[in-house]
Amino acid sequence: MYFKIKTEAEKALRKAVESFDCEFEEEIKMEFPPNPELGDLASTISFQLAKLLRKAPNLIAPEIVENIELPEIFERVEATGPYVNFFINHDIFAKQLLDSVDEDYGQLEAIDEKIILEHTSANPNGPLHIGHIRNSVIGDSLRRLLTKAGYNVDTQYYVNDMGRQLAMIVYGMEEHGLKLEDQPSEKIDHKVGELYFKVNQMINEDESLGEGVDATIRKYEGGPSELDEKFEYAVNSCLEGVKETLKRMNVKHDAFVWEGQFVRTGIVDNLTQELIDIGYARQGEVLYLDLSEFDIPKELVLRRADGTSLYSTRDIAYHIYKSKNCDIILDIFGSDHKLAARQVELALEILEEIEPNSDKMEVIFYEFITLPEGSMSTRRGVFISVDELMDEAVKRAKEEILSRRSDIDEELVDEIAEEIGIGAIRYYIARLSPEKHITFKWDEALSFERGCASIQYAHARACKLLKKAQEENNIDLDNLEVEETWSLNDNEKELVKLIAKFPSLIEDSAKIRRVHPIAQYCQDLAGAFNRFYKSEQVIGSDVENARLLLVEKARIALKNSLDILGVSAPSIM
RNA sequence: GCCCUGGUGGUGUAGCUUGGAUAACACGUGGGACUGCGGAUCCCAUUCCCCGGGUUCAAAUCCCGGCCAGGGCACCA
Repeated sequence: MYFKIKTEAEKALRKAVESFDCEFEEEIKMEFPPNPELGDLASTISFQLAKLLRKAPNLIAPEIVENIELPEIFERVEATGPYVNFFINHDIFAKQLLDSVDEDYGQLEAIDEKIILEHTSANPNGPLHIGHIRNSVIGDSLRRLLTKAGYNVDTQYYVNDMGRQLAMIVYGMEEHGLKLEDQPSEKIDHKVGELYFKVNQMINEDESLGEGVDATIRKYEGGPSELDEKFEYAVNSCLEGVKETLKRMNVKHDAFVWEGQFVRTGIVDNLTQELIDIGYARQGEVLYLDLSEFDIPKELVLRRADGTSLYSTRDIAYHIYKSKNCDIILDIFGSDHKLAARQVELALEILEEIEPNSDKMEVIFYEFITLPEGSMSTRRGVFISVDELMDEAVKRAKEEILSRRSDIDEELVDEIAEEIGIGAIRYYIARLSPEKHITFKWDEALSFERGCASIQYAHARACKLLKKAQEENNIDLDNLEVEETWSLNDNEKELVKLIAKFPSLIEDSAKIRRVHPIAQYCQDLAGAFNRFYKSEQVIGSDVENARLLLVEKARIALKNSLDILGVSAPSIM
């Protein structure tokens, strides 16, 4: 609805400006006024015109107002200083809004662009920890946001099945008799992590063992051998656990892409050869890529001295593959990957897979989540796993529910606790912009006070009210006529405006590839709903239909915005 | 050392791309409301743009120089 209002205001402004003697071609700037007394939509067009007309902005604004033909959706337009403020005719606006919101609200028109979104891609050498989960939450929320914005999104998890870390695990199993089933944890990915930790300890104590790992890598890359199924077994075991964790977090991937295929199919060799042919790859002690002309003084090693492949080279191959299959490559990486990502992008340019300086490859970098005592490490066995985090979150949520209600049965309590616990985690991460460093603290991450739970609560309240109207008063929500007498009060206006904002919020957030504005929106919307709910009687009021519809549409907006964050909206809690 | 991020009330953040009205949200703290549709509610108070220059009619926002914190600069991923 805001799209429409904005366009109408812009059109009217442009027409008004036509009567002035100047050529005004720029995009008209619009913004939201700081408070309702200054209207619902404002334009700073006077500032833009000031230079052209050689006139003070606060003199231009009244002239525009005088010349403007006001569209019906506005009640009036005023000049306040240099600003041109539009006031919505809320009675008309609200009715149009209530008509336009359906279950699909917020879904924008399809855009003919395919995005391959890579996220999580954690090494399969142990369970996901709370550092990885920031990647998943950002990635999965973005998947939901971009889909809602009309893009065709394909999400992929890049599986590092060929790295040194995996080789260490296989080496430990093959040469030192370590077995997954001997590890103490219950869950399979945790067992993998424990085994990996042990191999690390062994190598720390006796560095000569590293030679065995090298041999394992050489053999695995050398061609089909009995090692293949060992690697597959290790990777699949870990992935099995990781997938369980992701599922519980409401994170969905369309595909798991194994890096090994890029080596086996010869793509890595081909691209390496091509880089040599073009002249960017040089042979020193090892084969490396010279990127100094791009202001990267550090050479990128393409192959180990023993001929085996490296992560960076395989990643270039993967990105070539992605590039061939989509319009936009979108990666979610930790900020420690900044240099590597830039190198991959340059390699793609050199290989003419993407245009120089194109924006086909986009990377969202996020800063780390650290523990108060320092950074996490699978290798050192220092981390908080996502499984632990979820268990604790759900446990706390359950206690919270039990302390408030004794009237619902255990099974339902567990179900709701799950929704609240997982929601709290996702919300805690999604609400922050990615470049913000987080020091993890249990109480902050799992706070139910005014966090995600209060948003879910607003939704549950709406559901309860609607249910009551339907069951006790036999009201059919689908056939309600808004009363002619309905004239909106401030709480209603605020709620209507927020609901109306949703589609343009999706468009804007999708454009900047950020999900945290959605989190803020959820909170604002819940707040507006709670204020409305507190001050206005719905059932039994003389504008009952209008208000019931408003509750229903607020409920949808709340549910759909939470959905973008991967947070479920319980109807009872 | 070089490069990349961040620095906004007591705390955690949004706003910075594209400069514009009284800097937004939540927590905390202190007061208060409500016997109605669920109190995980609502209202009021409280307190902020790291420092120094510059550009501009106008700077949290742009530019330069500092300071502090995190990350990167592997034949790891």
